[in-house]
Formats: sequence, structure tokens, C-alpha cells
Amino acid sequence: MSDVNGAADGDSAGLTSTVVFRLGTLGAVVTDRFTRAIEELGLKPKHVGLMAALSRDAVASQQELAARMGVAPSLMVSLADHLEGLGAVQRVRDPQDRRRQVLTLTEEGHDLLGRCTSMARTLDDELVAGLTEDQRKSLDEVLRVMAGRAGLP
Amino acid sequence: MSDVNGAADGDSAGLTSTVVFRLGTLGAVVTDRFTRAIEELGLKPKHVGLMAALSRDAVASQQELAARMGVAPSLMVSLADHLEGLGAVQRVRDPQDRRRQVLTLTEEGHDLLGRCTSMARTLDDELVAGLTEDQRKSLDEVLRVMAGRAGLP
DNA sequence: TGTGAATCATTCTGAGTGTGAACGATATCG
DNA sequence: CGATATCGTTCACACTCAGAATGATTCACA
Repeated sequence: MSDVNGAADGDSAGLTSTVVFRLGTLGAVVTDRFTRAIEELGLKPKHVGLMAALSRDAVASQQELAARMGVAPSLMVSLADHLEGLGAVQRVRDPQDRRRQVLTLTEEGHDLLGRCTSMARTLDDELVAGLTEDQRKSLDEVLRVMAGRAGLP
Repeated sequence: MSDVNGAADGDSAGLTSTVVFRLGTLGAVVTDRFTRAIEELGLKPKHVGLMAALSRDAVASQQELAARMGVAPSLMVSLADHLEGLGAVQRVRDPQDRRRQVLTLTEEGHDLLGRCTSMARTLDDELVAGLTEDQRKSLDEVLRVMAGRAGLP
């Protein structure tokens, strides 16, 4: 409502009114807060993402996980190293293919992931505090559709 | 999958169903696409953010802009350097305070920002393609409220 | 009016993050 | 068997960004 009389060229309200820009900046801010929240657990977002992936699929090789998360296999090594050091995941050689390291989430890993989830829910509450119940439902559905459009699982 | 503790379940669906997680991942994917789109213009997201800020406030010192964007002043130097090299911004010493470098968006800068906006709109269309008109309106409003909650301008 | 403190832009150094190439171990195919 | 591919790992490198040190300029104030 602010900028309407602008010319057809790209003025700021043009860009800042796009979903891309607003979703990107908001996502960055929210992720930043989450990053600070999980810091005390010795975790970073990618560690949490890895645990979430493991929780969903129970077991998987490092390469599969790397491909799923869109990171290099070499990075998956250090992520798994760190989580293994925390006792959150377990590395087991696949007997069928002894090149493979099969990762599984330990009890401690589930617990750790649970604490991350709890932190995320706290942030959620703060974030959607100004929304009506209808708006929250709509947000849920809209996020689902856009995630699909963006090629997310 | 029985979990002994009842306080918080560390289920994967627990974390991946939070707004924080979904907004964060979706924002990352979208920003990544935008990053690739503007690559051909010789720009990165922070350059675009700087241009958008300049377009909104016409002129500003580097420190003000750095504070507004939440980056270190030293980074603002290189961002401004790059945009100046592209002819998108102009550095002028403030006559009132000759320590200050006042940045302004040139005609070419407006044009460049316009092209970024156009690219973002293209991505927007693709992203919201599966949404009804009501859902798009709701998304707009929800993003506005959450951005406010997150402390964004 | 002179002098020290504060501020601005800049440069430089260092930490953190992630990719890609090289390597050894294992598996698979001819 | 023997050649080749694949998996996990290590290493070297690039990139990004923050923070300290620097020089120029302004401000506070005696």
C-alpha cells in the first residue's frame, strides 16, 4: 500500500514485496535464532537436519544422506563424526557391503533431537503469536504447497 | 520406535513439522535459486539487499546501511566496492561530515535492481503456482505478521 | 583555540564453512 | 583372476564474514 505510484522500474518495494525476498529474509532470521538456541547443545542446523533425516528413515548410508541433504560426502563425514562424538549416532559397517557406514540414531540422539524440536516449538509459538487459528492453518497448507513446488520432500 | 520418555518425543515429524524448520529450509532453497538467477548479473544476495535498502532510503552512510543489514562495516566496504565497480552505486563524501561516504543508487543501479526484481517475480510465480487467490492473500498477510514478530522492518 | 577522545571508512588477519581431488579399502563385472 | 567403480576418509583450497589495527576527520570541552 505504500509505494503504488512508483514508475515501472525496479524500486525497492518492488523487490521487497516479492515472496522470494520476504521468505528468504524471514527464513534467514528464523534459522539464525534457531542456530543460537541449539548452540548450547553443541549442535548446528546441519547436525539437526541429519538427525531429522535419520529419525525419518531409521538407517542410511552416508552417501545417501549426503545426497538427500544436498551436501558433499566429505562434509557428511564431519557431521557424522561430531554427532558420533556426542553419542547421538552410531556408525556400523554394513555386512552386505563393508564399504558402507550405516548410520543410526541412538537413544541419546532421539533425546537430543527431541530437545531441538522443543526449542523449535518455542520459537514457533513466538513467531505465530499474532496469527489467528485460520491463518495458522492456512500457513501450514501454504508451506506444504510451496515446499512441494520447491522440490522439497 | 517406542520412546520411554513422555515429556517430549523426538520424532522426526516433530521437528520437520515446525514452522521454524519448514520456513528455514524453504527460505534456504528459494534463496539458493535466487542466488543462481542473479549470478549472471555479477551479484549476490547481499548486493541486492544493499541496493534494495538504498532504493528505499535514497541515500545513507555505509555504517547506517551496515547496521540496517546486520553486517560488519568491513563487509559493507566490499559490497559497496563491488556495486561501485558495476556502476550501480555512487560514493560521495558527505560535505557536512567528510568522514562519511554517502551511497546513492545510480540509474544503472535502479535498472539492475529492476532486473533482480523481475527475476524474483518469475520465481514467485513458479512458487505460488499451486495456491488459490485467497491463499496468496493469506500468505501475504501472514508473512507480514511474522516478519513483524521477527523484528524485520 | 588546542588537545584528546570518538567516529567513519578502509585494510588486513584469522576463524569458520563447505567443495573437490586424491587415497585406501572393498565390491563388482568381464 | 584383473580392471574398474564405489564408499568413506583425508587433505588442500576457496569463500565468506567478523574483529582488530590504521588513518582521516569530527567533536567535546577546558
